[in-house]
Amino acid sequence: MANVSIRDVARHAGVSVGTVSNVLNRPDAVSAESASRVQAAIEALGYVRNEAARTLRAGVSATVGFVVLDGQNPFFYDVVRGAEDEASRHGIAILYGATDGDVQRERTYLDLFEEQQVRGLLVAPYGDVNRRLEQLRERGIRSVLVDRFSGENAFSSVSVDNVAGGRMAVEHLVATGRRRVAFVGGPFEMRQTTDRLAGARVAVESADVPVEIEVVATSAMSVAEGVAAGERILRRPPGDRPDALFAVNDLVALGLLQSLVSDRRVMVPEEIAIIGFDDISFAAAAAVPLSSMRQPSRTIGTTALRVLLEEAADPDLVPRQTVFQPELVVRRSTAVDA
Amino acid sequence: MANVSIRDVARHAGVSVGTVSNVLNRPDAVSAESASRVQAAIEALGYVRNEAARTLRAGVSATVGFVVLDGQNPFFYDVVRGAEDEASRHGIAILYGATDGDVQRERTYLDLFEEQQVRGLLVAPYGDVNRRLEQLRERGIRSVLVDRFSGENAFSSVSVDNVAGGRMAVEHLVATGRRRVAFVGGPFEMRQTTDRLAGARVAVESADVPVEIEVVATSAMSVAEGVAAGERILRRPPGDRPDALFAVNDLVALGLLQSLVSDRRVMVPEEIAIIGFDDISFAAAAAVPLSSMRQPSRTIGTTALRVLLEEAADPDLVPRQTVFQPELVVRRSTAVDA
DNA sequence: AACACCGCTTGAAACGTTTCATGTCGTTCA
DNA sequence: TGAACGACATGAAACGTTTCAAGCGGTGTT
Repeated sequence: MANVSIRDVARHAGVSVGTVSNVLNRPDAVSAESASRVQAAIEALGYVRNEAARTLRAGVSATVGFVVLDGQNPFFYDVVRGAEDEASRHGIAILYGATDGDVQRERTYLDLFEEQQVRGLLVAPYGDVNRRLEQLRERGIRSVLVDRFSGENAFSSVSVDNVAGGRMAVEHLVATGRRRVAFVGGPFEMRQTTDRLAGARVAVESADVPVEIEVVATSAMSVAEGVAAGERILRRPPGDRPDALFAVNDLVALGLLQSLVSDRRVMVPEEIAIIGFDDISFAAAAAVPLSSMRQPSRTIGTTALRVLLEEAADPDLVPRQTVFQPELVVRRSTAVDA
Repeated sequence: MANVSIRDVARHAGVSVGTVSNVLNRPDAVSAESASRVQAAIEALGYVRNEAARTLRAGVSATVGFVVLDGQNPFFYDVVRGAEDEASRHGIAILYGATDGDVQRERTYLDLFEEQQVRGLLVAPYGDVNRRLEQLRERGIRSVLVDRFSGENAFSSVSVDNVAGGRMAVEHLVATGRRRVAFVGGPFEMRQTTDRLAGARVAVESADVPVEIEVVATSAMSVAEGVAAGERILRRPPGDRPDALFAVNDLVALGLLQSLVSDRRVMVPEEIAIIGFDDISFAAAAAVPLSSMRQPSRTIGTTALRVLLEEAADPDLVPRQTVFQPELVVRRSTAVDA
């Protein structure tokens, strides 16, 4: 229960509090003699820095808030993990909040984090939080959007080129002989959905051969929705089914896969090929290992945090959009000869 | 950039700072008249409480640290989510740190969280952190162990009865006709592993029929290790293989499943049944839906947080161990007639 | 010899909150 | 009428840190 302050350390070392603070924060402004005495005192007393006082004085804390839309998607765990890596390199802790699409919850977290004087926010948004984020910026709290391109250049963002990803996915399907593609995903309010579909359409239109594309809409990006979509497709007569499915993300793709292969109703990839998006670790672990468009998830996290810290340090920096290219990972679910 | 303080609010409302503070913290000690004037001023100025100052004054912050061992396991996301639910009910934010088995990292987070004056710690530990946690308790920071029973009654803990879970899993396998069971898991330094195996042994010994049990050790609880273990089993001649696998958790089980069913080498469950532990959402979504021992993961999270807050509020409370019972969830991977 | 400068130390002020002893009314009761 | 009390309001003190103007020797320059 011993709460040791900088003052106690100073007394024990026979120096002033200013000197102790300098040892901690600007070691070169202090003599070696003082430094070692202070260090010894710190050891002896078990001094631990009080971040609250430091924050109060500085007006900003050593924390960053991370508001995650979809706490069920392993993709975001990797992003968070990447952010953590970079954060701990700077002695910064992460305040974590999963909203699972609950707009009220999203607001609650933003309020909470503002009170905590966070240095900035990483936001993988669901609802339209732009207004609130703008308000926060006026009050000195910067935000970086994660996994969502910020069109209006209002905020920095770190994301992947979803249009290119959609194009590459469908190009791959076409190159492996598929001619009837279905895009499975939703909701269409989400930019990820529309961008990936737009890319798919580009691939279809620029193909050398005639390719059909249809849309099978889901109301969420979840395994359950994938299963439901799969059942709907299976209800159609075999001749009327697509020969390839491009899912908006891996959760949906895994759901599709499960419904197609269960009871051996459809051979994957022989009859229907499936490709997903994100390349979460479970994609490789599926019964039929899943082809996917890999996002550099961890890098997205580290980059987002780095951008955020840079902007927090220099408020004059203009927002910048960082866009990574996705990478095609081919596995059994789209194997050409299987 | 307007940083509005309680003082500004007081001036604007024509009252003292003490009154403003009272409006915020003990509304009944203040006249309706003052209260409404203060509320109006808060609205007008856009006042946001400064948690740092509050923390400095109180000596403890409105945050709780959550140190998670295995950031790859979806099980923990649910636990975290449960903790979040309870936390936001109390206006508390969660500082999140995934260590992925890195002991150094575990230490770093504990240091960071101590500096943040967290109200307490939820710890799903890997290394032997007991000493450090004891030190923290002496300094007034309580910890609650999550997913790990604290034998020595040194700390409170919230976990599941792993022995019972192991027993129930193997009883189920025996009841569905299996006679050669392999326990697949590790490392054996982890209590989860040894407890679940111990339960499995109990089931074997108390069975009415002769049942064999063997151990296939893995070096981690990951999908990759599950795949590797599966390959090892497949290398044995068919007559020398177990007819049922009890995996230490679902990640390992999914790995086993993948290696067994890929290329149609083994029929699951006809030739070999598989059961996992945790019942993560991907268990149901596997190609052969996976039977599993369900943990009440979200409840574990909310309970752990509640226990932690109670202990933080009353330092005299003695540690208590909360143990939930796991629940058998039967799916195709152990179906009796398939 | 006078001066400027450098390296280092010092201690007070300030950050925004909560708490608490003190004060000021107005009401009730004897 | 005076005393006692209750309901609020007040403002200073304290929490632990960082910063910064000021000070102090000692060294180098002119």
